[in-house]
Amino acid sequence: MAATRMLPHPDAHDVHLTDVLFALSDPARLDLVRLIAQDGPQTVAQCQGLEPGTPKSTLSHHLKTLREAGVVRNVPSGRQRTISLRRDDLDGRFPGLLDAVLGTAGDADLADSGRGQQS
Amino acid sequence: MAATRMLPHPDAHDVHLTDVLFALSDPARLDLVRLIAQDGPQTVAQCQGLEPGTPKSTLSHHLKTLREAGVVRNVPSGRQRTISLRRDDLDGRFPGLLDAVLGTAGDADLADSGRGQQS
DNA sequence: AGATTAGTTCCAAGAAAGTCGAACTGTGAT
DNA sequence: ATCACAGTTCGACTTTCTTGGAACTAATCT
Repeated sequence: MAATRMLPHPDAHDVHLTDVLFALSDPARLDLVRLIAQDGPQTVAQCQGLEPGTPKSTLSHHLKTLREAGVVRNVPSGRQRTISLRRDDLDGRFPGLLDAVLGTAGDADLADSGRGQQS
Repeated sequence: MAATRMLPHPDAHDVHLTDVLFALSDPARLDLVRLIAQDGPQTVAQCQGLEPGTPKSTLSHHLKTLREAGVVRNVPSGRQRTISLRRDDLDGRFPGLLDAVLGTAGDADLADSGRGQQS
């Protein structure tokens, strides 16, 4: 069984919006996507750098969620893996979505644009 | 105690991207948002029409999630309530996000744009 | 071959969400 | 006042997610 190597990825047209939104709705995963979007493909070890204390299994789980949702591609390269953003696929299927999500600075702030109106 | 009337809404600058994404990541809630975006403000009873069998409490729960995330506004009008999309607030905070999400037909398909390529 | 490294998978426990009936509250009509 | 109506809230149950340790697998290095 030489198989744990190549992980399954959903075909582009099988990527569901709700799954993508869910995958991106977790702060840790959103940060991962931001990292990959900015700095390009990363190894898992490099992803670790985002939140140093996180156990490997937890990180791997988040990457799995992103991969199964079709957000990220996970490809073996040497004895490590390269995590890359499936930007073309996502843009093709949900135009503008990724840009809108990534366009937001860090979620926390970017406020201060003035008004503090409420209902 | 005259209070269960006016429900709490997050202030525009207190709306978090991850909460919005999460709120939209559920098929039922996404359908609700699509309905309101297309047909304008709706009463809860009108929202019921989307999935007729759904109990009131379940629908109310979804509306609560959307409201607390800042996606929807829930305002009493007579003895019913008007559910409306907080489009301005969302566009202000996450430009392009709502359009990208709503731009997608029905999630299920809209594929067929050709290629069936995979990794 | 054996040891190291890079990650995934397995499993269990705790936390959070979804679902829905029943009770509750405010509003309008009789 | 009383009754019906439109929705929300409460409480219990079930399911799914998250988290992290331990075991596992594949690839490289010596």
